[in-house]
Amino acid sequence: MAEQIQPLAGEVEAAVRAAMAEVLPPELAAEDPLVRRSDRADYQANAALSLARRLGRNPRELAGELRDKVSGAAALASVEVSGPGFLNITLSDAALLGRLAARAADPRLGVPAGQAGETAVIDYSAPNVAKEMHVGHLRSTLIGDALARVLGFLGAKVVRQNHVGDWGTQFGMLIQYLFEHPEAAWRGKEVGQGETAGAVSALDALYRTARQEFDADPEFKQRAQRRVVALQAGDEETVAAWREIVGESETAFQQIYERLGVLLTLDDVLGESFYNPWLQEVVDELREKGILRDSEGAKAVFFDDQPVPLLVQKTDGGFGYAATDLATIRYSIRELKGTRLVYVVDARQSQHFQMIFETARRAGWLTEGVRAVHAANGTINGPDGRPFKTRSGGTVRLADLLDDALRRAREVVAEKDPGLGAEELDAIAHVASIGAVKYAELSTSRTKDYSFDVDRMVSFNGQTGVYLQYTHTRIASIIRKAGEQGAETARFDTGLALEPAEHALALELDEFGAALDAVAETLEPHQLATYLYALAKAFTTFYESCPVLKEGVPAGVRANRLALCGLTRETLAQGLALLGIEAPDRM
RNA sequence: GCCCCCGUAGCUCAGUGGAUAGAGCAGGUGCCUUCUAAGCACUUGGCCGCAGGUUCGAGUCCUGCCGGGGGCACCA
Repeated sequence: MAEQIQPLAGEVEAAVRAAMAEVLPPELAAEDPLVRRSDRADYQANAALSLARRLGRNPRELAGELRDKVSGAAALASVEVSGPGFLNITLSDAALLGRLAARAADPRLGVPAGQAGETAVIDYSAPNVAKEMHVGHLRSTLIGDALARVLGFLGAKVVRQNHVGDWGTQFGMLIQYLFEHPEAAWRGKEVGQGETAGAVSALDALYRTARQEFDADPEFKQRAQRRVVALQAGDEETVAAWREIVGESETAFQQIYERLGVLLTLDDVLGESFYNPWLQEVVDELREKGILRDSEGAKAVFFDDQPVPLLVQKTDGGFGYAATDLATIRYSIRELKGTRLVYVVDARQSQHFQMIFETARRAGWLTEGVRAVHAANGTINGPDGRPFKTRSGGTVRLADLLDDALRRAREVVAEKDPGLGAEELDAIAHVASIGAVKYAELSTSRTKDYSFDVDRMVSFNGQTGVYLQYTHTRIASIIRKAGEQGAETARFDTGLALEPAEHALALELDEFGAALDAVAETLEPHQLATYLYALAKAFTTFYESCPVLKEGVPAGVRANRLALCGLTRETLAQGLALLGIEAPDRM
């Protein structure tokens, strides 16, 4: 049903390949034609330059021969030799329009399901129980979510994993403190929950108080350590308290996820405690396979290229996060049948993951058919270039950032459109503020460190989420008005000659699938963010120079322009949706 | 000391080995009785950290150096 529509770039490439097969000796005919977007034409093919060199021929002459063969291709309007031997290729309007008509008729916009057959296990967000989510959690959460959406759209089976930090010695401390201070208010129903998840706030504060006592009072420290043992032994009262704390935290995380419009649900939580029952088994399996070595009383895996071993079991017999991560990767492969494991985790963990992956390979879990990738994301820095801290030395709460963005958005919306009712104003401000935060996060490269600036993040001008949303509303407005005025039905007409702005927009529309493929390949959502901005720019240029509903536009041209509007709107909305950003009809 | 990442316009960032390195912000000049001005047009601003090398061609690949960040045994 869903038609597989090849982008015209593919057809250009095929045409050049065909020409190469005719012109070149067999051993060079299969080389990459090097087709790229160009600012001098729609595409340029650069192969002649390197090939001529290898043949000892003149590049322009070879390019000329290729041009003669390529020129016959139906989709091409012109092919010219330029500069030292580039082939400048321009698509015909008819071919573009035909392609767009096919895309418009397909609910998937003609994007092939290139990831069909893959099972992608995506590990992202991973907040810590009893602590607040802060801006540092934005990257993993939003990047992971965008990857989940894109890979899913491309046909992969996606398993989201939220590896929540819900286990460890700190819980002994916290639970013991709560038992000794039953008067401390921390539950959501006790402290009241506003937009900012009050319960976790209270828990976070409590955690710090408990930590202080832990550090200051050796007797409390002992009692806390006994409490850890009780928790691990499954003591009923202790486990009940732990469950309650975890539950309160997860509710708070869920509130943030819902506010952000992130796909994660409670079903996606596979926290550290989930893997607890298998840790011993994992260690036993590694030992049986001869991968573990005793080292200073601990059980460790050693590597030639790493200065330190991976500590799988501690001297005291306890398990650290290495054991948990090994249990996780084993589970993802054996039980979830993952073919692509994506860990969207801070870059500072990269050595750790190298060791985890290598250990998993030695254990025979990670085989040829499975790709494990640490999709490392850079650290969020402050204006001073160092890891971000507030003036008081703390981190910025995620909830506060979202409140801040929402407040600013309300001001802007109220100013732009004073006539709005309170409800609509709130709705638009919400969508704009979340869009701004998400686009700011997703429009830069995942790997690099990232400089945090609230003002820039919630900016509504320039290359921002709001610009894309605004473009969408402008299109929606045209289409709405077209309906009201009883204008022509949108229809692509392959017989029309396009204005430059129309041609450029059409070319951009045809590249949507390529942008998604790039995201799937590089695991970099900013490839899509950048594409969408280019698309919106192309539309705005069209909007400025090609009237749709105004007087004097011939009916056929109007129908064709309406079709361009329609496909742009759908592509923009779909692309934004894959970044987790809503596309409103009015703002 | 070893290892990883990063140095591109005043700031924040794009830039699959291809032509004259691009955006946004900030600065300057204009454009709203005309499909939403959250916009558009024009404009100022670059030894792509430095030095070698590979290549017909290097911001992009390799080596060295300089600068910044990070990681290096029982926290995660």
